[in-house]
Amino acid sequence: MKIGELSKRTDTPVRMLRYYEEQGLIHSERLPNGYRSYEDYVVDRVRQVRGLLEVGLPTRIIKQILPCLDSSKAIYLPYVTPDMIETLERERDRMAEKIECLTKNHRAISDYLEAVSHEIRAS
Amino acid sequence: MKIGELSKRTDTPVRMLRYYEEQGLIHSERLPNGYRSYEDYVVDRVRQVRGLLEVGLPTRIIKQILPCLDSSKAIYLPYVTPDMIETLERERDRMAEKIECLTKNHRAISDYLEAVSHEIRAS
DNA sequence: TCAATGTGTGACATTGGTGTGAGGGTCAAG
DNA sequence: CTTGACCCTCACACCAATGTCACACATTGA
Repeated sequence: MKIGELSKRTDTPVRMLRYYEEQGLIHSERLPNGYRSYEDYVVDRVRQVRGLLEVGLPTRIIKQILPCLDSSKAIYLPYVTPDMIETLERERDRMAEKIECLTKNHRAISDYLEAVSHEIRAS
Repeated sequence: MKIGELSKRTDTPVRMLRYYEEQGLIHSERLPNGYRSYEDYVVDRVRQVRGLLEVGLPTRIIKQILPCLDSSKAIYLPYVTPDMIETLERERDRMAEKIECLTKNHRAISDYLEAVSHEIRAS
Protein backbone atom coordinates (compact mmCIF):
# COMPACT_ATOMS: atom_id res chain seq x y z
CA MET A 1 0.00 0.00 0.00
CA LYS A 2 1.03 3.59 -0.53
CA ILE A 3 1.45 6.20 2.14
CA GLY A 4 -2.00 7.68 1.73
CA GLU A 5 -3.73 4.44 2.49
CA LEU A 6 -1.46 3.72 5.41
CA SER A 7 -2.27 7.16 6.69
CA LYS A 8 -6.00 6.47 6.51
CA ARG A 9 -5.74 3.03 8.02
CA THR A 10 -3.71 4.22 10.97
CA ASP A 11 -5.31 7.63 11.28
CA THR A 12 -1.85 9.16 11.18
CA PRO A 13 -0.72 12.21 9.23
CA VAL A 14 1.43 11.40 6.22
CA ARG A 15 3.98 13.76 7.67
CA MET A 16 4.33 11.56 10.71
CA LEU A 17 4.70 8.37 8.73
CA ARG A 18 7.68 9.83 6.95
CA TYR A 19 9.02 11.04 10.27
CA TYR A 20 8.71 7.61 11.84
CA GLU A 21 10.59 6.17 8.93
CA GLU A 22 13.29 8.77 9.32
CA GLN A 23 13.57 7.74 12.97
CA GLY A 24 13.92 4.12 11.96
CA LEU A 25 10.61 2.97 13.41
CA ILE A 26 9.00 1.69 10.23
CA HIS A 27 10.26 0.48 6.90
CA SER A 28 9.15 1.07 3.34
CA GLU A 29 10.09 -0.18 -0.08
CA ARG A 30 10.03 2.13 -3.04
CA LEU A 31 7.93 1.74 -6.16
CA PRO A 32 9.56 2.38 -9.53
CA ASN A 33 8.27 5.93 -9.42
CA GLY A 34 9.78 6.66 -6.04
CA TYR A 35 6.59 6.31 -4.04
CA ARG A 36 6.83 4.57 -0.69
CA SER A 37 5.27 1.11 -0.57
CA TYR A 38 4.30 -0.52 2.70
CA GLU A 39 3.60 -4.11 3.61
CA ASP A 40 0.48 -4.91 5.55
CA TYR A 41 2.20 -5.54 8.83
CA VAL A 42 3.28 -1.91 8.94
CA VAL A 43 -0.28 -0.94 9.83
CA ASP A 44 0.02 -2.68 13.18
CA ARG A 45 3.50 -1.38 13.60
CA VAL A 46 2.37 2.21 13.20
CA ARG A 47 -0.46 1.67 15.66
CA GLN A 48 1.99 0.29 18.16
CA VAL A 49 4.37 3.17 17.66
CA ARG A 50 1.58 5.66 18.16
CA GLY A 51 0.46 3.91 21.30
CA LEU A 52 3.94 4.02 22.75
CA LEU A 53 4.35 7.67 21.84
CA GLU A 54 1.04 8.42 23.54
CA VAL A 55 2.25 6.95 26.78
CA GLY A 56 5.31 9.10 26.70
CA LEU A 57 8.06 7.01 25.19
CA PRO A 58 10.42 8.89 22.90
CA THR A 59 11.18 7.50 19.45
CA ARG A 60 14.72 6.76 20.57
CA ILE A 61 13.47 4.23 23.10
CA ILE A 62 10.71 2.90 20.90
CA LYS A 63 13.26 2.09 18.27
CA GLN A 64 15.20 0.07 20.79
CA ILE A 65 12.37 -1.94 22.20
CA LEU A 66 10.34 -2.53 19.06
CA PRO A 67 12.44 -5.42 17.75
CA CYS A 68 11.90 -7.29 20.99
CA LEU A 69 8.15 -7.00 20.68
CA ASP A 70 7.98 -8.80 17.36
CA SER A 71 6.64 -12.29 17.29
CA SER A 72 9.82 -13.43 15.64
CA LYS A 73 11.75 -12.85 18.83
CA ALA A 74 13.98 -15.79 18.22
CA ILE A 75 15.93 -13.90 15.63
CA TYR A 76 16.96 -11.24 18.04
CA LEU A 77 17.74 -13.36 21.03
CA PRO A 78 21.35 -14.08 20.16
CA TYR A 79 22.27 -10.49 19.46
CA VAL A 80 21.21 -8.94 22.72
CA THR A 81 23.85 -6.90 24.47
CA PRO A 82 23.96 -6.38 28.24
CA ASP A 83 23.44 -2.74 27.51
CA MET A 84 20.23 -3.54 25.71
CA ILE A 85 19.04 -5.73 28.54
CA GLU A 86 19.54 -2.88 30.92
CA THR A 87 17.51 -0.52 28.78
CA LEU A 88 14.72 -3.04 28.52
CA GLU A 89 14.64 -3.65 32.24
CA ARG A 90 14.51 0.05 32.93
CA GLU A 91 11.70 0.60 30.46
CA ARG A 92 9.80 -2.37 31.79
CA ASP A 93 9.98 -0.88 35.27
CA ARG A 94 8.99 2.55 34.07
CA MET A 95 6.04 1.02 32.31
CA ALA A 96 4.98 -0.68 35.50
CA GLU A 97 5.09 2.66 37.29
CA LYS A 98 3.05 4.27 34.59
CA ILE A 99 0.47 1.53 34.69
CA GLU A 100 0.16 2.04 38.41
CA CYS A 101 -0.22 5.80 38.03
CA LEU A 102 -2.75 5.49 35.26
CA THR A 103 -4.74 2.85 37.06
CA LYS A 104 -4.96 4.95 40.17
CA ASN A 105 -6.06 8.07 38.34
CA HIS A 106 -8.36 6.15 36.08
CA ARG A 107 -10.15 4.79 39.08
CA ALA A 108 -10.31 8.22 40.68
CA ILE A 109 -11.91 9.72 37.62
CA SER A 110 -14.31 6.82 37.30
CA ASP A 111 -15.31 7.16 40.91
CA TYR A 112 -15.78 10.85 40.50
CA LEU A 113 -17.96 10.46 37.44
CA GLU A 114 -19.91 7.84 39.28
CA ALA A 115 -20.49 10.21 42.16
CA VAL A 116 -21.53 12.97 39.82
CA SER A 117 -24.03 10.78 38.03
CA HIS A 118 -25.60 9.93 41.37
CA GLU A 119 -25.71 13.57 42.27
CA ILE A 120 -27.57 14.34 39.09
CA ARG A 121 -30.07 11.57 39.63
CA ALA A 122 -30.70 12.84 43.16
CA SER A 123 -31.40 16.38 42.12
CA MET B 1 8.09 24.73 53.35
CA LYS B 2 10.07 26.72 50.83
CA ILE B 3 10.67 25.79 47.24
CA GLY B 4 14.06 24.20 47.82
CA GLU B 5 12.68 21.65 50.22
CA LEU B 6 9.72 20.92 48.01
CA SER B 7 12.16 20.39 45.18
CA LYS B 8 14.13 17.87 47.20
CA ARG B 9 11.10 16.06 48.53
CA THR B 10 9.60 15.65 45.08
CA ASP B 11 12.84 15.28 43.17
CA THR B 12 11.71 18.05 40.87
CA PRO B 13 13.74 20.98 39.58
CA VAL B 14 12.83 24.29 41.16
CA ARG B 15 12.30 25.60 37.66
CA MET B 16 9.53 23.10 37.13
CA LEU B 17 7.79 23.88 40.39
CA ARG B 18 7.49 27.48 39.37
CA TYR B 19 6.31 26.36 35.95
CA TYR B 20 3.61 24.13 37.42
CA GLU B 21 2.44 27.04 39.50
CA GLU B 22 2.34 29.26 36.44
CA GLN B 23 0.19 26.61 34.76
CA GLY B 24 -2.14 26.58 37.72
CA LEU B 25 -1.30 23.06 38.87
CA ILE B 26 -0.04 23.89 42.35
CA HIS B 27 -0.54 26.73 44.75
CA SER B 28 1.81 28.66 46.98
CA GLU B 29 1.52 31.35 49.57
CA ARG B 30 4.14 34.03 49.83
CA LEU B 31 6.29 34.76 52.85
CA PRO B 32 6.77 38.40 53.83
CA ASN B 33 10.02 38.44 51.89
CA GLY B 34 8.42 37.19 48.69
CA TYR B 35 9.57 33.58 48.99
CA ARG B 36 7.07 30.91 48.00
CA SER B 37 5.68 28.88 50.89
CA TYR B 38 4.06 25.50 50.34
CA GLU B 39 1.76 23.43 52.50
CA ASP B 40 2.56 19.79 53.03
CA TYR B 41 -0.12 18.44 50.76
CA VAL B 42 1.62 20.04 47.80
CA VAL B 43 4.26 17.32 47.96
CA ASP B 44 1.74 14.69 46.94
CA ARG B 45 0.24 17.06 44.45
CA VAL B 46 3.54 17.55 42.69
CA ARG B 47 4.15 13.80 42.60
CA GLN B 48 0.76 13.31 41.05
CA VAL B 49 1.37 16.02 38.49
CA ARG B 50 4.68 14.49 37.52
CA GLY B 51 3.11 11.08 37.16
CA LEU B 52 0.42 12.41 34.89
CA LEU B 53 2.95 14.29 32.80
CA GLU B 54 5.01 11.14 32.45
CA VAL B 55 2.07 9.28 30.97
CA GLY B 56 1.58 11.96 28.41
CA LEU B 57 -1.08 14.27 29.76
CA PRO B 58 -0.52 17.94 29.01
CA THR B 59 -0.73 20.45 31.84
CA ARG B 60 -3.91 21.85 30.30
CA ILE B 61 -5.72 18.57 30.94
CA ILE B 62 -4.06 17.91 34.25
CA LYS B 63 -5.31 21.22 35.48
CA GLN B 64 -8.84 20.23 34.58
CA ILE B 65 -8.87 16.81 36.15
CA LEU B 66 -6.83 17.49 39.27
CA PRO B 67 -9.67 18.99 41.30
CA CYS B 68 -11.71 15.85 40.77
CA LEU B 69 -8.97 13.67 42.16
CA ASP B 70 -8.90 15.36 45.52
CA SER B 71 -10.33 13.53 48.46
CA SER B 72 -12.57 16.50 49.11
CA LYS B 73 -14.60 15.74 46.04
CA ALA B 74 -17.79 16.87 47.63
CA ILE B 75 -16.81 20.47 47.23
CA TYR B 76 -16.58 20.19 43.51
CA LEU B 77 -19.57 18.08 42.81
CA PRO B 78 -22.08 20.91 42.51
CA TYR B 79 -20.00 22.97 40.13
CA VAL B 80 -19.47 20.40 37.43
CA THR B 81 -20.44 21.49 33.95
CA PRO B 82 -21.51 19.10 31.20
CA ASP B 83 -18.46 20.26 29.33
CA MET B 84 -16.27 19.15 32.19
CA ILE B 85 -17.99 15.80 32.38
CA GLU B 86 -17.25 15.26 28.74
CA THR B 87 -13.58 16.04 29.21
CA LEU B 88 -13.37 13.67 32.14
CA GLU B 89 -15.05 10.87 30.26
CA ARG B 90 -12.73 11.32 27.33
CA GLU B 91 -9.66 11.31 29.54
CA ARG B 92 -10.91 8.31 31.44
CA ASP B 93 -11.26 6.43 28.18
CA ARG B 94 -7.89 7.55 26.94
CA MET B 95 -6.36 6.37 30.18
CA ALA B 96 -7.96 2.99 29.74
CA GLU B 97 -6.45 2.75 26.28
CA LYS B 98 -3.08 3.71 27.60
CA ILE B 99 -3.27 1.16 30.35
CA GLU B 100 -4.06 -1.48 27.80
CA CYS B 101 -1.19 -0.44 25.58
CA LEU B 102 1.25 -0.32 28.44
CA THR B 103 0.12 -3.61 29.85
CA LYS B 104 0.54 -5.33 26.54
CA ASN B 105 3.99 -3.95 25.93
CA HIS B 106 5.04 -4.47 29.50
CA ARG B 107 4.17 -8.11 29.19
CA ALA B 108 5.97 -8.38 25.88
CA ILE B 109 9.14 -6.93 27.33
CA SER B 110 8.88 -9.11 30.41
CA ASP B 111 8.43 -12.19 28.26
CA TYR B 112 11.33 -11.20 26.12
CA LEU B 113 13.62 -10.66 29.08
CA GLU B 114 12.47 -13.96 30.47
CA ALA B 115 13.37 -15.69 27.23
CA VAL B 116 16.74 -14.02 27.15
CA SER B 117 17.56 -15.05 30.69
CA HIS B 118 16.81 -18.65 29.77
CA GLU B 119 18.97 -18.32 26.71
CA ILE B 120 21.84 -17.14 28.83
CA ARG B 121 21.45 -19.94 31.32
CA ALA B 122 21.41 -22.46 28.49
CA SER B 123 24.61 -21.26 26.92
C1' DT C 1 -5.24 17.21 -22.64
C1' DC C 2 -6.43 19.33 -18.41
C1' DA C 3 -7.54 19.33 -13.64
C1' DA C 4 -7.49 17.13 -9.38
C1' DT C 5 -5.33 14.31 -6.35
C1' DG C 6 -1.37 11.85 -4.45
C1' DT C 7 3.44 11.70 -3.64
C1' DG C 8 8.34 13.37 -3.11
C1' DT C 9 11.78 16.51 -0.75
C1' DG C 10 13.05 20.33 1.94
C1' DA C 11 12.65 24.04 4.97
C1' DC C 12 10.63 26.67 8.39
C1' DA C 13 7.27 27.33 12.39
C1' DT C 14 5.03 25.93 16.50
C1' DT C 15 4.15 23.84 20.92
C1' DG C 16 5.10 22.06 25.49
C1' DG C 17 8.16 20.64 28.78
C1' DT C 18 12.69 21.62 30.25
C1' DG C 19 17.53 23.68 30.90
C1' DT C 20 20.35 27.60 31.93
C1' DG C 21 22.04 31.96 33.02
C1' DA C 22 21.89 36.94 34.29
C1' DG C 23 21.04 40.24 37.75
C1' DG C 24 19.34 41.14 42.06
C1' DG C 25 17.20 40.50 46.89
C1' DT C 26 17.26 37.64 51.81
C1' DC C 27 19.29 35.60 55.50
C1' DA C 28 22.10 32.95 58.60
C1' DA C 29 26.81 31.78 60.07
C1' DG C 30 31.42 32.99 60.66
C1' DC D 1 30.40 42.85 57.32
C1' DT D 2 31.08 39.40 54.28
C1' DT D 3 30.32 35.00 52.32
C1' DG D 4 27.52 31.36 50.74
C1' DA D 5 23.22 29.35 50.17
C1' DC D 6 18.71 30.24 48.97
C1' DC D 7 15.15 32.81 46.67
C1' DC D 8 13.10 36.12 43.14
C1' DT D 9 11.98 37.37 38.01
C1' DC D 10 12.94 37.40 33.28
C1' DA D 11 14.73 35.95 29.19
C1' DC D 12 16.74 33.04 26.01
C1' DA D 13 17.81 28.26 24.37
C1' DC D 14 16.76 23.49 23.51
C1' DC D 15 14.49 19.24 22.07
C1' DA D 16 11.12 16.24 20.20
C1' DA D 17 6.85 15.75 18.00
C1' DT D 18 4.06 17.95 14.87
C1' DG D 19 2.12 21.42 11.50
C1' DT D 20 2.53 23.88 7.31
C1' DC D 21 4.03 25.52 3.03
C1' DA D 22 6.49 25.56 -1.40
C1' DC D 23 7.62 23.38 -5.42
C1' DA D 24 8.04 19.44 -8.50
C1' DC D 25 6.71 15.06 -10.47
C1' DA D 26 3.15 11.03 -11.07
C1' DT D 27 -1.30 9.17 -11.64
C1' DT D 28 -5.89 9.15 -12.76
C1' DG D 29 -10.23 10.40 -14.56
C1' DA D 30 -13.27 13.61 -17.15
